Amino acid sequence: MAQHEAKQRRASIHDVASHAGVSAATVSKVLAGVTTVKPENAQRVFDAVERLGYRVDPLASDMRRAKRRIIGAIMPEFESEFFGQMVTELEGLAEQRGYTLVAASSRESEAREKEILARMHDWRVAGVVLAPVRNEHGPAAAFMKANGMTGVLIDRVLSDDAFDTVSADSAAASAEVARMLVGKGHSHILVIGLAEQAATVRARLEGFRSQALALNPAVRIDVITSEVSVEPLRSSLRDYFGQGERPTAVYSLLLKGTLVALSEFRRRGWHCPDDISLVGFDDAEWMQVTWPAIAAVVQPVHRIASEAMNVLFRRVEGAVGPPTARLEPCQVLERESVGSPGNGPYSGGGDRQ
Amino acid sequence: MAQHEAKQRRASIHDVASHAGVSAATVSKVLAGVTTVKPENAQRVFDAVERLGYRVDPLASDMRRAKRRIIGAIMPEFESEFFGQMVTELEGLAEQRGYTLVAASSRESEAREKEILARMHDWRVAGVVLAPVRNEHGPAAAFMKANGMTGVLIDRVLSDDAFDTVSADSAAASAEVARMLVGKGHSHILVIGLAEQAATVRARLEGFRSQALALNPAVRIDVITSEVSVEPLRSSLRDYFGQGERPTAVYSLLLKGTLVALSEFRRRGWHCPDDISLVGFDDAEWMQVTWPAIAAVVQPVHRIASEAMNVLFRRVEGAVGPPTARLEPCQVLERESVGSPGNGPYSGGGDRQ
DNA sequence: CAAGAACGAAAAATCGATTTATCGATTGGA
DNA sequence: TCCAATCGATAAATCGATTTTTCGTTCTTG
Repeated sequence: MAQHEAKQRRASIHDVASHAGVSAATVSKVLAGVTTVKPENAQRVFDAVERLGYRVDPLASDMRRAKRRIIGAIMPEFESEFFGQMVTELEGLAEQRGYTLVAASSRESEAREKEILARMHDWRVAGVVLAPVRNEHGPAAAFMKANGMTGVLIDRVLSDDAFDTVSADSAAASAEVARMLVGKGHSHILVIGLAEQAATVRARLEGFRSQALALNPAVRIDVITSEVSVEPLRSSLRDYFGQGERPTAVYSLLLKGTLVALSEFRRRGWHCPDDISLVGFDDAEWMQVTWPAIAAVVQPVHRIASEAMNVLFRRVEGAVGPPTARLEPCQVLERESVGSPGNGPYSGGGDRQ
Repeated sequence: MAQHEAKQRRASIHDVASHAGVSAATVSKVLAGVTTVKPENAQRVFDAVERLGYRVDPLASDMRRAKRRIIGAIMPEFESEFFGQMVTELEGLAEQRGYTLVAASSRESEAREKEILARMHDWRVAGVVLAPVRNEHGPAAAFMKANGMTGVLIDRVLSDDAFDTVSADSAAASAEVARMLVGKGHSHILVIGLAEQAATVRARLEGFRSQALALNPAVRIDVITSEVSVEPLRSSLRDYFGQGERPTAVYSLLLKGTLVALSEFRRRGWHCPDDISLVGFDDAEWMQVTWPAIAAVVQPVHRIASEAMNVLFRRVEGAVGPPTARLEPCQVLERESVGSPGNGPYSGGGDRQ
C-alpha cells in the first residue's frame, strides 16, 4: 500500500503504463490475460499495478465494451424474507461472473415497475431479472419485448412467449398440501388468496382443488380472494366466519394471507390445530418458533435464483431458441398447525371484538 | 414511439444532433437547461429527442462528470424486515436526487464487507451508506478513511471520528422498556443479546440497566450474550433455565434473540405473559398477529434512512466540518407478551425435549 | 542476402456523453 | 468606417478503459 495516495485521484491505466514504461494498450492486454506480451513487460505491468494499487474502473471498462457487465433486478418488495433472500442470491451469482447487480423495488406498482425498467434500459444492462408485480403480461415485460432487452421472469409467472421463466412449482406443492389435509380427514377447507397475482395463485388454487377432489369427491372447498390489497381479504374473511362458516382447515395461498388468517383466529380465540388447521404458502423464520409452528410451503429460493441466472447468462451470451419455462419443486413442511378435524371443539364463541 | 427502432442500437447524442441539425454540444446544453441556446434550435432538439426516443446514457454521462451519480449501500443482510425496508427507503431517496443505488449484502462478514466496499470504490461512487457488520471500528470504515471516500455509517454505530453516523436511540428505548417492566413489578429480568455488535447492543444493555436500577435498586438483572452466532445463545439460554433460574421477564436486545427466547419458551411449555414476559428490540410484522402479540421496540427506519441520505448528500456536495452523530427516537409497543409477574405459575415442569 | 511472415508493442479510433476552446457573424462604440 | 465586444454554436479535448490499425524488429526461407 502506498501511503501517499490517499485522497488523491486514483491511478488510471495510463499511470500504470507510464510507470511500467509501456503503452496503455499493453497494460490492458496484460490484465486481460493476453499471452502475446513479453513476460518481462508483463511483470513490469504487474509491479506497477501493485505499486499504484491500480484497479480497473468498471464504468470506463463497460463504456467501450459491447455488453455492459450490469444485471438489473426488479422485485415487488424487499421487505419479505423471500425477496430478501432472492436479492442476496442474485447478487452473489452476478458477482461470481464479474457482474454488478443493480436492484430496485417496484413496490407492488406496475407503473413504477416500468419506470425502473426504463432506467435500467438507459444503463444498457446486459440482462434483467424481473419478478413482475402481477404476472408475465404486465407493462414491464411488454417494454422489454418492445425494446429488445434480454431478461428472465421469475416468481409470479408460469410461462411467456418471449422470455424464459423460472418459478416455484405452485401446483405440485398445492397438490401435496391437499394430500396432507384431505389425508388427515379434512372435508371442508377454506382457501384464501389474492387474485391479483393471477398466474401463480391460480395454479396454486387449481393444483390444490384438483388433487383434493381426486382424493375425496365430496370435499367442500370454499375460496375467498381479494382483487387488490390485503385489507379486503381481512374483512371478507371476517364476514365469512361471521356467517357461521366453520371449515376445519385453511390453506393460505400467500404469506400475507397466513398472517391475516392467524390474526382472525386470534380475534375469535381459536387455536391451531385443535379448533382449525392452517397451512400457508411461503415459509418464514418466525413460523417455526411461534406456538403452534405453522405448516408451510417452502419455495426453493436458491434454485430459482441460480436457474434464473443460468438461463439469463445463456441468453446474454447469445443463445437463441424458444423461451423455456421452468418450475422448481417446493418443500412442504408439516408442522403443529395441522391436525385432524374433530380433535377439539371450537373453543371460542362469537366475535370478541 | 418509433416502431422501427426496436432491437436496434439506441440513439446517441450524435444521432439527436444530426436529426436536429445541430452539434452534440448544443444537444447536451439544451438537455442541461442552458439558456444561451436559440429557442428555435432548442425546439428542434426537443423534437428530435422525442422522435428518436432518446435518453441520456447515465454511464457515459458519469464518465466525464467529476462526481458519479451512484450511491453504494452495504447492509449486513437483506432478509430481515428492517434492512429490507432500509434498502427500499434508501433507493427511493437516491432516485429522487437522480442517483442510482447499488446495494450489496455483506452477509454478516467483515471480510466480505471490505471487498464490497473496494468494489464500490472502483465504481467511484459519490458516497456510501454503510451498516457495518460489527460497529464503526470495522475494516470497511478503515478502508473508507484510508481512501478518502465519503460516507455515512448507520445502525450498529454510535459515533465515529471520521464519518457521520445515524442510528436508533437504543439507550433511550431500552430505558423505556425498563420503565415498562420494572413499572409492572418485575424484579428479576433476563437480558439476552449478541456481544458482537458491540456499540449499539452495549448501549441497549446500559440504557436498560441504569434505568431499571434507578427505579428499583434491588432489581436483579441477568445477562446472557454470545460472541459470534445465535446458536451459542440458544444453548446458553437452555443451560440458564436448566439450572432453575426463573426470571419473570426477558428483554431481547435483537430480533434473533426474540425468536430464540420464544422457541425456548415453547420447548418448556411456558406461555407469555402468564409464565414469563417478553420484550424484543426490533419489530416484525408477525409479532402482532401471533398469540400472544410480542411487545417490541420499533426502529425509525424511515427517519434513519432520510437523515442518513441528507447528511450524506451534504458531504457529497462538499460540506466540511466535524462528523455528526444522530440518534433517532424509537417507539416502544407494549403488547400482550408483557404482564405483571405472579399472575400465573410456571405451567411447565422440566424440559420437554 | 533479400522478400515475406511472425511477433510485440505503440498509436489511434472508439464508446457517449460533458466541458473547454475556438470561430464566425452580428452589434456596438469611437 | 474600423476594431472590439457579444452571442450562438461548433470543433476539439476529456473521462478511462478496450480494440483495431499501424509500425518496427526479428526470424524464416528461397
